[in-house]
Amino acid sequence: MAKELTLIALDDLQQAAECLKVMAHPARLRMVEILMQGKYPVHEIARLCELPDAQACDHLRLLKGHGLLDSERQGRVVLYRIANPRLPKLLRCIRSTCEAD
Amino acid sequence: MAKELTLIALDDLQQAAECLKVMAHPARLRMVEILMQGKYPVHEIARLCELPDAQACDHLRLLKGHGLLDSERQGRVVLYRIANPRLPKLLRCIRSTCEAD
DNA sequence: TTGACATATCGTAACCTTGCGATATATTGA
DNA sequence: TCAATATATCGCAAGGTTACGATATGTCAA
Repeated sequence: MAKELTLIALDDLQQAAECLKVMAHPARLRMVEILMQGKYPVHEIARLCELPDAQACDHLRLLKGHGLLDSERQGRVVLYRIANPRLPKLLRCIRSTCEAD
Repeated sequence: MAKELTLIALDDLQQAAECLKVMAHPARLRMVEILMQGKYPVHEIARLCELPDAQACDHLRLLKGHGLLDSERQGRVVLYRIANPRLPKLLRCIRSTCEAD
């Protein structure tokens, strides 16, 4: 059983694992879910996630830092939105996989 | 902007996050990738992942413990296989999402 | 300019994960 | 039974992640 397989490059796997680690938090999944419905300001996201604003900020920063979200200031508020268009599909895929555990 | 959204139950999000955390490791992604091609014994998986057998064992145990993999002993070796049929699709989805970062 | 609101950043302690080495268990054939 | 092979389990130290509270920065309207 020494046949060799064609495997994904380790770099790609590391990148994928990094991306998953960023998603692997209930609050952050919730944020992605919320932002699938449109742009929202931090305090609104925090409220929907039932988190203190500062914590929501931290999570949003992490997601943005990995290119999953983006943000734009509009006056006093900062609106976050999904930056990677494939994210919604991934979230749906995650749901259908994990629910069937 | 106080309209309410229909959100996924927190329990489901926690379960999904847990599942993602388990997948969020390059070696474990590699293992899923390998097992998408069939059943393999621990030492072979370890070799393909370039890991010591004991570490491969640990990772496999984690994946199995979360219902993602399953195993059967055949004589001296233990063959691991994918237990959740949706896993391959998830891995492909992850790849296409994360590559486009 | 000041106060109020919105967001961002940071330090810290508690907790979790990882890699590693040591050891234990299981199976087979000599 | 004994040695060899295969797998599993465990303890530990190092490093990473989290929630939390404190504080800083940015924006606007009075």
